[in-house]
Amino acid sequence: MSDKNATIYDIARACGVSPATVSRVVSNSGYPVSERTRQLVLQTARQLHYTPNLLGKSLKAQKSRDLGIIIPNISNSYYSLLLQGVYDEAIARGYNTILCNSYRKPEIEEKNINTLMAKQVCGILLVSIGKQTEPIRRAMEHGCQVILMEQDLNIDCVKVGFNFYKGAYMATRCLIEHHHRRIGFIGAPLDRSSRIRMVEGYRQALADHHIPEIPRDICLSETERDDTQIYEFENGRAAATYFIDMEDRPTGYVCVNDMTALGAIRTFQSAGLSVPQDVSLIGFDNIPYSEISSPRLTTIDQCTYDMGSLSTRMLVESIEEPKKPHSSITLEPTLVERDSVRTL
Amino acid sequence: MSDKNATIYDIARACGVSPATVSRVVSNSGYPVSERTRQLVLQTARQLHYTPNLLGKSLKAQKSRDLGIIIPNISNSYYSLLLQGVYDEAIARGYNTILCNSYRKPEIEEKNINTLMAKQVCGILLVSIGKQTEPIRRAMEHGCQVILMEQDLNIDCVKVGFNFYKGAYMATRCLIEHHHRRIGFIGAPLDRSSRIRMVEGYRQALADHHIPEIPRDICLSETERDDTQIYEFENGRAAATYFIDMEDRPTGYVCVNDMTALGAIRTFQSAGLSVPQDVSLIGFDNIPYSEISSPRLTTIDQCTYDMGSLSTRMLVESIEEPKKPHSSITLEPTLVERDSVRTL
DNA sequence: CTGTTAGCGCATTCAG
DNA sequence: CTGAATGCGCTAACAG
Repeated sequence: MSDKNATIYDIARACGVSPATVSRVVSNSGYPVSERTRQLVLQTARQLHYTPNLLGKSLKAQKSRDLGIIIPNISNSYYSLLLQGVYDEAIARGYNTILCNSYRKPEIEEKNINTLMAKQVCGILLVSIGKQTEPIRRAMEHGCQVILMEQDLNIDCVKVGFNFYKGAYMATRCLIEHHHRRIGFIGAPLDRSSRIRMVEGYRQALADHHIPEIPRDICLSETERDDTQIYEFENGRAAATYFIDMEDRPTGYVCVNDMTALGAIRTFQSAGLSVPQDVSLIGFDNIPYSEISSPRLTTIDQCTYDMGSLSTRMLVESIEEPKKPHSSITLEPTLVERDSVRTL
Repeated sequence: MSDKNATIYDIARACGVSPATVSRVVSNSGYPVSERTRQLVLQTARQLHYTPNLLGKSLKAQKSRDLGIIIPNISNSYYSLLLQGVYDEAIARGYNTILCNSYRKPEIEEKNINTLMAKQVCGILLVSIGKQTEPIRRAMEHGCQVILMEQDLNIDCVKVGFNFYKGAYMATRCLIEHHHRRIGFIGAPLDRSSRIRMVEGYRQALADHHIPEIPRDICLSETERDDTQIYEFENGRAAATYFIDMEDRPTGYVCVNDMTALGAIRTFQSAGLSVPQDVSLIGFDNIPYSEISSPRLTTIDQCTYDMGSLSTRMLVESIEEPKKPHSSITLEPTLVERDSVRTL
């Protein structure tokens, strides 16, 4: 067999027609070609196992059908669910996906953007962990559509956000409505807009219900080592240990995400405290695991998959209709009540 | 700013040199260029925010630095861990990754292969769910390196396998050594080599220890709906329900994967059976979650991440040294003893 | 050391 | 309806 891929020239030669004609047929251009030649070309193409070279095609067209997606880390199940949403929607609309992990490092995020630009992607979905807006701005100037997901940034582009403030507010209020009056917050470093907003929501809920805020009830892990689920779990463990040592500890806890909540729960349980009998916890994300843990986790749903598919739909639309103004959107949280919160 | 990306021609014009010179500098070709011009070109490139167009580059070179990876479904945490291994290793070696999900459909798997070929990837990592070898063969004929991961197929190419037979054997033997004499198997449809081998390993372990095989102790879920972790969990639930209804049920169970084991455990627990007091279970995969479940799951480690990175290393090596013969490898299982198996 | 040229595979003008 | 010619951005001969 041919060692190399067949090109339109090979087909043209085999059929005794011009490359132009072959191109018109195989690319489904709609350009008129006699039915006879069309069939001949199609058949020869099949015989030669012709696969169009997308590089040539994209180079000529000055654009590709590739979408880039930049996330912190794929092994985090939250992001893998987000990616699934992105991927499914992209495929459904005829686009391919090029994955980039930023590993939570702004330098790598910037490098990722450059790589994607070099590959001439027509759009980028970005969960940014930096504050840099320059690379994004440049990408947009070069005609690349960018959609910011999850994390907000001071730049004028389409954003698909999530109301973290309200989510944390709802979580806190949930505990309050179950008559908790001493509520802890188990969080992570406040290095991203989402987390800052969450603490604000927590505090506002407390204030609105005339519950005094106690600084030592907020426990933020100091460092973030890796991004696997296990580290978040460990953060939860550490926080629970902190609270277990506290004489008069809170009865309820709002956690920054589900894995952290699960780590805390397991640690409380190991210390002989029953959940939700002795302590109540509420998570954030609604990852698949939260439904199968024991107790099943009460949490805030972030419709992660939908966020991925919606972002992709919006990205594709803004690629295909660049002139039309495209507005941003903020997804709203839903409380998912399961078994980790008890009424006092 | 320029609406379009700057090219080497733009830089050449700005510097008053030829495009060839610019190319030689920016591509780090090692071709001699006077230090003066080199600096000038570099500086101008930076000013113009030059990003090389990889399409042109790859088209010219007749090859890219892209690797394709085809897996059933990214939202399965097993595959997302595998992908992380692949991705990390690829990046470390200067390759980009194009992700494809086959959604467990052979037709889509074939389409994925074609898409990757069209994008001129230089190698493909494939977790195949079909039996078709034709598309793979064609890819290889066109000079694309293919590495088969996890699932075996009747085709001559480099393979990175896992000893599923021995894994299941070890799992079964583990229960036997804990004095279990009635051992069930909780599985999935036998549509893939890995699963067939697992049942074989289970049966052989029984035979080797003179334990009679009881057909009704093998419970395979009939259909496979989706591939999210939750469905595997549900399969485990269904199997547990089946065994709970059985008068004289097995005391120990070998499960086809960890999520299935977790579903079964949860269901046994709901029925008032304690794990491992009343029933023992052993999983397969060693996904992160198996370490944090309660009880912590005894399981067979599949070194999933390493399988991803090793496969990628082998792929890159066979791309960079095509003449050298490259041999396949089979990874061996390790038993991870935790808390879900009790000695009778 | 530098420049000119050609061609990778494709789609698209413009002639016929 | 069909074909010849051009250029997308880049690199690799080949000349100078």
